[in-house]
Amino acid sequence: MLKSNEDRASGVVTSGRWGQIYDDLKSAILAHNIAPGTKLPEDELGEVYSVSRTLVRAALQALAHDRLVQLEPNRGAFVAKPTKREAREVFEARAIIEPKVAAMAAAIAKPSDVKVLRRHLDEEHKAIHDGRQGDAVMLSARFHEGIAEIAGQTILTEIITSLCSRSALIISLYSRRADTFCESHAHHALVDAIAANSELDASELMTSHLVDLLSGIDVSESAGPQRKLSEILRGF
Amino acid sequence: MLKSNEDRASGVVTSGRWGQIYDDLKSAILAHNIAPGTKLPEDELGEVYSVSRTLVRAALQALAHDRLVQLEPNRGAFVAKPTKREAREVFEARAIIEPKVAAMAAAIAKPSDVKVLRRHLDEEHKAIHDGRQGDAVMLSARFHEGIAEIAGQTILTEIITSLCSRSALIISLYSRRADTFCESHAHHALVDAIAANSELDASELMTSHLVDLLSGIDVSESAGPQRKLSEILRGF
DNA sequence: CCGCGCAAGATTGGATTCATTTCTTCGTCA
DNA sequence: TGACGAAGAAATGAATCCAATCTTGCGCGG
Repeated sequence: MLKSNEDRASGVVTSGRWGQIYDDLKSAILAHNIAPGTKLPEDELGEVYSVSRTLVRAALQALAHDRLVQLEPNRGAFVAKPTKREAREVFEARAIIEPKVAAMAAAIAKPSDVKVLRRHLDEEHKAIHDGRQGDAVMLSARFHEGIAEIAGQTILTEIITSLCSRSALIISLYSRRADTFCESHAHHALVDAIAANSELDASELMTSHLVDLLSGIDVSESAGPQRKLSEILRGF
Repeated sequence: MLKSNEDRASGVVTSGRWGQIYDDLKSAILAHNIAPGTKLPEDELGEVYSVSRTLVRAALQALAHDRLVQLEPNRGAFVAKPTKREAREVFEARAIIEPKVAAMAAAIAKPSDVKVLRRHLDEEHKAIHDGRQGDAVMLSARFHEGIAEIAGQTILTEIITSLCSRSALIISLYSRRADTFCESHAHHALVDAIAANSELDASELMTSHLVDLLSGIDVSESAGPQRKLSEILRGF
């Protein structure tokens, strides 16, 4: 299992030791080891990690803030099930933000930065080759984060990290193609553009890459999963 | 005091009744009623709101995730003091995101949407006229949120809301001009562009508006406030 | 007089306990 | 037989309690 690096990126997890539970749950969710909609009972998690519900609740609250779990009052925590609208909006947001960030990164990327990216790419390729889809999704996300880091934008990095996390959930829910994450040649082209310091290419490649990702998602507006049954069955 | 509308925007505060504490503290921080760096002791807040520290801790954790308070292990919670780098990055992020969102809003704005914006503007103007600076800052933020809402982008709205919150903190720390928030004519021009459905104007006006805001902030890299005293005084 | 060390107080971190709500199951009645 | 309802079980919401850490102030020694 890949270790999460969220604590480094977010900086929020500074206090207490619920950060471990947070990271662990997050990894499990992003790697698709826990299906969306799954209930996350506090007792059970406390048992698993040998801690009281207090820490579990803290971790769940943090995950809820990341929109990776949904807290329902008096009912508990569930792995989030993004609606199709949310799915579309996540990628629209990324399409607005990431091309600009990629351009910034391309503008100031040093050879050492490019090296780091290529190392990411290798790991990603290996994960795909080994059939570890969960790791592949997470590494893909980390690749996008890496670009934002090169751009020197910690805040935008956090935003992109969050959007990538939600993207992982979305892919696990709505992916049509099994290879939604296998488009590593797009990543390769991006690295080349960044290495060549060509802002325009980086921007456009990122845009088309995101469009391509979205095209692998079924976002047709078929009777949102969020509609209550009582609403749907009103006509009977 | 203006009532916060964060619960509506975020949707995270669905469970428990710590949302009230969260909203209240957030309003106080954004309205500059609590200075950055102020310690927020759990006991004291629990006393104020007549709840146990449990709920206070939950609220503080949520605020920490918003980067409005900083949690230091075994030391407690403090109102966040954004560094100048953070300040710059917040506005750089806004400069990347908001012009595009403004263009989207302009593309699809209906007259009713424009009406809502103008009502916002009136309130903002009144607050400025009455000298209620805190309310003015919050209303200014809500104006920006309103544009994102018109664009129909809930996720980008959340992101912008968060960035505006942090901007409020930044302004209270680094504002040079007392009128950093008084540039309501910029908001007026933006509304006009949106009303005219001219995407380009909206985008450019938003960009220049943000540049103007940033110009009112002192972001010179003078010995960052984050440098440890031991580091600064090493030479003695 | 100043600096160092130690102890008491205060504050946070986390677990436990109690209260409230919801879910499940079983029984009754139509 | 199926539906309604109540009682018990289980899970969450919140307060309280205990442990660990930090801060503060006093005393001691240099």
